[in-house]
Amino acid sequence: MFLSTSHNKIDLKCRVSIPAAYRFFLEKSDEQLILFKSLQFKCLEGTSFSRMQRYINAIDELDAMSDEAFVLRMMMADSFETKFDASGRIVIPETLMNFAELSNKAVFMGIGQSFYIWCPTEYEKQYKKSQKILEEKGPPKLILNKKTE
Amino acid sequence: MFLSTSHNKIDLKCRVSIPAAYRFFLEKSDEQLILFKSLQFKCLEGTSFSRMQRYINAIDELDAMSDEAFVLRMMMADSFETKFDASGRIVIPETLMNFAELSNKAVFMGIGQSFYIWCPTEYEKQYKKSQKILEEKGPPKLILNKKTE
DNA sequence: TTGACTCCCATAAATTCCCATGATATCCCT
DNA sequence: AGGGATATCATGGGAATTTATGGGAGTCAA
Repeated sequence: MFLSTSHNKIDLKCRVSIPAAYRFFLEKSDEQLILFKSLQFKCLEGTSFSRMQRYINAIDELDAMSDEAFVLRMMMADSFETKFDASGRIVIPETLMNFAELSNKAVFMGIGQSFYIWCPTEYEKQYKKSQKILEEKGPPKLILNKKTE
Repeated sequence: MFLSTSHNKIDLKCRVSIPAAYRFFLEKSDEQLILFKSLQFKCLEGTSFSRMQRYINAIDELDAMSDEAFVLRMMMADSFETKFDASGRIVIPETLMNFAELSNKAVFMGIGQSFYIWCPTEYEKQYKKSQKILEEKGPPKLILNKKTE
């Protein structure tokens, strides 16, 4: 699982250390790391290769001309297979740096099956937003034992 | 898998470098690269030989006299088996250059099981279109229902 | 012999690999 | 529990390799 948050530095070669805990999770399950543009936020998302594979397979099952297939194909085009160097860093591709407006700091935010990479200001913004929603609406009702149809 | 996007140059001999990541994927699985005219867009599509084989088999499943079978057979006729030179380039056949209106730049766009080759202007157009769909309709339901099996 | 295509070599830029360091956390022994 | 030794993590920088690309020599066919 990808959990917890950490603030790491991006150097001039666009390298960042992947938090050790995330790395262990990937290495243990012998998975490649895929980075892509989030479809919902101005941030990057990281996940395992096999999880990404599910979306790839889904493309074949959709009508090739549908809007959904269109968006999914674009998502693949904006995805990168990355691998760590000996000290656990990856290089963030330039297009992804630009998309998430990253420069020299990255906030890693684990959300279970995947994690986000934010630029610090955007992260702050989203964090505050979530706090505000929590205050106004109270904690969300969770159904933990949902049956998987 | 074919992922990520890259902009490569086409030289006077119609040679282009296949992005290294694509090459590795093909070499690792010991596959030939097949190039053909996209049935949906004004671009070329590249895929592995074994995936092309699946298209061929699909034809047999169709009514041999149907329009669909007819179109698919035509597609086969416009398909080329290509191989890289020592530095990872292929030569794009003239008919394919013309079809996709390629001249001196090619945009490689990985979409999972295959990849597209666009001329830059057409690529821009398609990319913007996908952004627009995403804005208007939001992410595909598939993405939102992240089942955590 | 001319044109088209393939193979081979050259190179600049980008990328990856490798080693070094400081900071922090962990262990271990008394 | 103290405190030093040891591992681990995040980070920096330079060397070595790879990638993308250009150009030329050799080859084959008409």
